[in-house]
Amino acid sequence: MDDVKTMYELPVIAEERGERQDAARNRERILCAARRLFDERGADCVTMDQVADAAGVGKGTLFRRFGSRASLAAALLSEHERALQEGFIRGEPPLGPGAPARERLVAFGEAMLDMLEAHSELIACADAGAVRYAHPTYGVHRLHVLLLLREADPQCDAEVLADALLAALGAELFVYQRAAQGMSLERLKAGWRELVAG
Amino acid sequence: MDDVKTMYELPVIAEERGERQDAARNRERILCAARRLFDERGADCVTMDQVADAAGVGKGTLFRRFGSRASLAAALLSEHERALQEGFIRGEPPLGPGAPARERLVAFGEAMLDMLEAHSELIACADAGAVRYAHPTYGVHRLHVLLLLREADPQCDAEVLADALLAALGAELFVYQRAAQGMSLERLKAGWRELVAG
DNA sequence: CAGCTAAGAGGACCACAGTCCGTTTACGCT
DNA sequence: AGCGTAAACGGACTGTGGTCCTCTTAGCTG
Repeated sequence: MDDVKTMYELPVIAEERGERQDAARNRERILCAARRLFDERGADCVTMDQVADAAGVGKGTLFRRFGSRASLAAALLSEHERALQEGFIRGEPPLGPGAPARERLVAFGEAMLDMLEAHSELIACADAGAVRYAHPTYGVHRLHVLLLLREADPQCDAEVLADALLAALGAELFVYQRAAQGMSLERLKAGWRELVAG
Repeated sequence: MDDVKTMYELPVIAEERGERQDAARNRERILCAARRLFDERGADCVTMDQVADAAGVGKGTLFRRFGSRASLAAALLSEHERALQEGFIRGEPPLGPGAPARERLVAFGEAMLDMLEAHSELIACADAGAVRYAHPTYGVHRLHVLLLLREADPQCDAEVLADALLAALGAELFVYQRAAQGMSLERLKAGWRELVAG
């Protein structure tokens, strides 16, 4: 019987990628609690202590798992981010490969703006301040825009322009334009199209 | 004799613009100490407590005068900022009025980049996060770029484009491009020119 | 089943920005 | 000069992100 048990249970344990069960359970608890609290009260009305309490874990555990507030927010966004990357790497044109570079650039910006519309608070939280540029996500977006720019105009300084374009898609700017300036999502998309046209 | 004293001293007091002498003295002390510490150690290695101590005032006084760390940094920059504004409002072309809008836009960006080169740390501190968009300085820059864009191309959505262009001149991005990416100031200026050309 | 050990847990603790409030003081008025 | 008061002072205090260090426990080994 022990052998049977072992045979059935070992794989279950093994598939946990070397993460201990309590660790995996706590990670889930934390993500759950964080998602709920952020949804309920808005991202910047929730403290890390509250997340830890709601998840029923200590603060140390929370920070051991996620490192920082920004990383926690990034973890909550990772599904959406993965979908976006999937879309522009392997998806259908015009976002994915197959369309002309300009059009893909337009589609990329529109997809980013859609994501901002849905999760601006969380994204602002994940990208707060200079952290944005340190995050690998930024590198991926940057590389994508870079290659499209090179394709569209081999003469241009694609690196500098990529940073400039991505700056226009920053979460803090988006919130300012949407909330303080009252600009519509459609208007921002149109603005992006104008920007890419140049 | 009393009358004479009064006659000589009143004007001196009056020219203080209603600010009490101790308040004025402490403002100077704080600005001095802050400038010195920021120069010596770099802006983000200096705490507000240290500034208060070095200035020989209490923390309460420091915050009563300047409201926040960002505002203190802004106060230290106000001379340079005033000079920049003077330059593009009343100065010589191509920065000031007289030159074609595109050229003024190029000159404005280059002036901003020069200022960033000289004070990026302090500017990053003053503009940290979403604060930038709340600051009246942003409004001034935005309006300037807005009017130039309208002049250069009356068809475009100048408001959205102004925000997009200014985003490319953000301090955090500048630091990333200069330090992490190792881009030269000249290269960034050339990038700005390309951006404005479109 | 007992024991070992590294990974994990958790809460006391720290640093720092920003606030509050009781005390002091500049300065106008008489 | 003496007084009254609004302004200014200063430091104790708070809230929060993040760290440290000790105790616990999952899960391997014999």
